[in-house]
Amino acid sequence: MGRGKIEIKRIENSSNRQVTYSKRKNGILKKAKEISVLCDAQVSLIIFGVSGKMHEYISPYTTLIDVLDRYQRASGKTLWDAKHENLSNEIDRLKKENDSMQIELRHLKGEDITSLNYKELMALEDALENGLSGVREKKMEVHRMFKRNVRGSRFFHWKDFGGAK
Amino acid sequence: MGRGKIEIKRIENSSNRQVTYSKRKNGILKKAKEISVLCDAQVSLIIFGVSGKMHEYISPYTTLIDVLDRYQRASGKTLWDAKHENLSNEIDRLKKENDSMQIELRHLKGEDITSLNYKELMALEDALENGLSGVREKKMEVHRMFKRNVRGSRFFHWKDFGGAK
DNA sequence: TGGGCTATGTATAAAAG
DNA sequence: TCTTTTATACATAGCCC
Repeated sequence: MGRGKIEIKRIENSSNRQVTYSKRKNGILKKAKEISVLCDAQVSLIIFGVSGKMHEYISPYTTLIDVLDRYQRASGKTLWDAKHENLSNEIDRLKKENDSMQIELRHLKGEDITSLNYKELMALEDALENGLSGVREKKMEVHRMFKRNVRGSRFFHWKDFGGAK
Repeated sequence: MGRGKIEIKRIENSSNRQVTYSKRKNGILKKAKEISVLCDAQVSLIIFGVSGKMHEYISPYTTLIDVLDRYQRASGKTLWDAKHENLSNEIDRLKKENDSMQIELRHLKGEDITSLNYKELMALEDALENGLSGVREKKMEVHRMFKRNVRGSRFFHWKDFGGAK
């Protein structure tokens, strides 16, 4: 429609795409309102543009939840349970990740190392020595900076040293 | 449109309403497809007619659940019940816990310590020294055990030393 | 209920501001 | 980039089958 016919495939020019999106979004929202008023239809329309901004229309006197409940009954698909399962899986994954980090942290702090064998202890020792040398190096660097920058210099800030003032 | 303009209010004649519903339903479904193809939009359209029959359109490469997830994030409204909200909260909590452990682990390994101040570096050094002394003590203990228990003793197992055999 | 058929109103692509 | 304009394509109300 309009000045020229276009074929229905992705609009490559992104500013054209944006303009078309904006216009058609308004158009389809209007159509959604019209059909629900004219024909007593229950409509739920949710649109995300490429920018991520959302637009929605839900028929009057109803809610998205109502529509989704009907959707589940009409389609036989379960939205809640599927969602529930996804969340549970995510939680399991996070908990496992958490546990292993927890253990690693404890080991690095010298806790709960009774069950470790000699090889593992050596690897742990290496990791700690590495960390320690990194930290000491950084400490010395900060210390050198402290000495170079007397208090009052505009490059000196107590907060860099953890001081209160 | 068509042979005469109509105003946007409920069509009282039920057979006209039904015909108009059927036509406009097809129209809006087509529009939904078009905008998602033309503009890369993510669209979810669910329609119930008076008869109760459902029609839907979801953009390709996505699912209603994905759209609803985005809807919740974008609108701040929660669709799933309290149970799901609890699960979501749990996920948030675990993610935060995860993040802070991640950071702590990195620090203990001497990574990402540029932003730490002197006080924090000292605390880190202490923690590392503690861990190291714990690990070394344990190592020596294992070593003493190794010397006491010659190979072949029924109390000796190579696995305790990380050996392959 | 569903599919043609137009005449007509709308939506909108492209251009212009 | 956004709005406005305009010519054109599209959607559809009313009608018939």
